Amino acid sequence: MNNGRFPISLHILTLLASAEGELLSSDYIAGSININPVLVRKEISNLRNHGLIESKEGKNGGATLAKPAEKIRLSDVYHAVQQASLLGNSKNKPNPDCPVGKQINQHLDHLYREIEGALLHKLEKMSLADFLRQFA
Amino acid sequence: MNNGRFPISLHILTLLASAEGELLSSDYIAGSININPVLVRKEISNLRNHGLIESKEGKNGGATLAKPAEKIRLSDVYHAVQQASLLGNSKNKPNPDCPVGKQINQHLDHLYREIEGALLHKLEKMSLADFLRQFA
DNA sequence: CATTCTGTAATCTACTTTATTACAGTACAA
DNA sequence: TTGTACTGTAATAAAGTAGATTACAGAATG
Repeated sequence: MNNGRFPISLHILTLLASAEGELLSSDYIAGSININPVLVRKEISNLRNHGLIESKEGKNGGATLAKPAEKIRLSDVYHAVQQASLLGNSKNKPNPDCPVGKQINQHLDHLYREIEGALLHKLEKMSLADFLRQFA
Repeated sequence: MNNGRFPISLHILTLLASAEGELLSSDYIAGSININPVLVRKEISNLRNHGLIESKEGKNGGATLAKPAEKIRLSDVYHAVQQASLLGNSKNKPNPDCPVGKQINQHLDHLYREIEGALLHKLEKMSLADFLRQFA
């Protein structure tokens, strides 16, 4: 499932937002989150692919926001990170001979989409700038 | 994290609701979900502890709903099953010397609670009977 | 051209989930 | 009253996943 990635990505973005255009190195970021720098670079790579971050290689390189923190919604972060469904993929293949088993995945999917919609609605309303503003 | 349990529990409850008071055995249920019967019995045990299911031991034993499907909300299922936070527990201990790291878990927790609230709002409005009704 | 970074792959370790095995206890029915 | 069909639960094994680590090529800078 891998949803420890949402807090990691949000932590990275929060640091970048608080650094105001400065380039931060993966080592520095990893030191704040307290995880391995390679993981940070992987997340940065992902966030870059989603257009939220820019990064620069080489000496004095690092990462910075690709756009102002006001323009980054937490739903963008969610989309960048989310792989599996919210309440759990039943990767089970239910019994197709059972009238319930045969249909349940379809109805679960529908339920998940509805719930995810509600969640996204919340996340769309909060920007990275809003999130950062909470920090004293 | 363990959130494959939500679909399993909902599957169990849906089967019981469709069986209309009949006692279903863990083997039968496991056959529909296509998982191990012991897992089913564990989930049944959990759902029973949460007052959603009753079960009877011995020959011709099995499980049945503890109350009408109209009275079981999907939020009840969620509560019975949910252990960890929705968008991922950063079990990381962020660097307390970093102004962002020091506070981020607190703000993440707040965010999670808000989001979970939105999700529960959706789930409260749907009963097990509503869910079952979707099946043709 | 040495240094300091990123980017990325490969591997290892730890953890978590699920399956399996085992068996005691309970209810029913012949 | 005894065999059978169940539940309940613990213990262990196997499979899967996340995260850490190592390694190294390549880029930018001074």
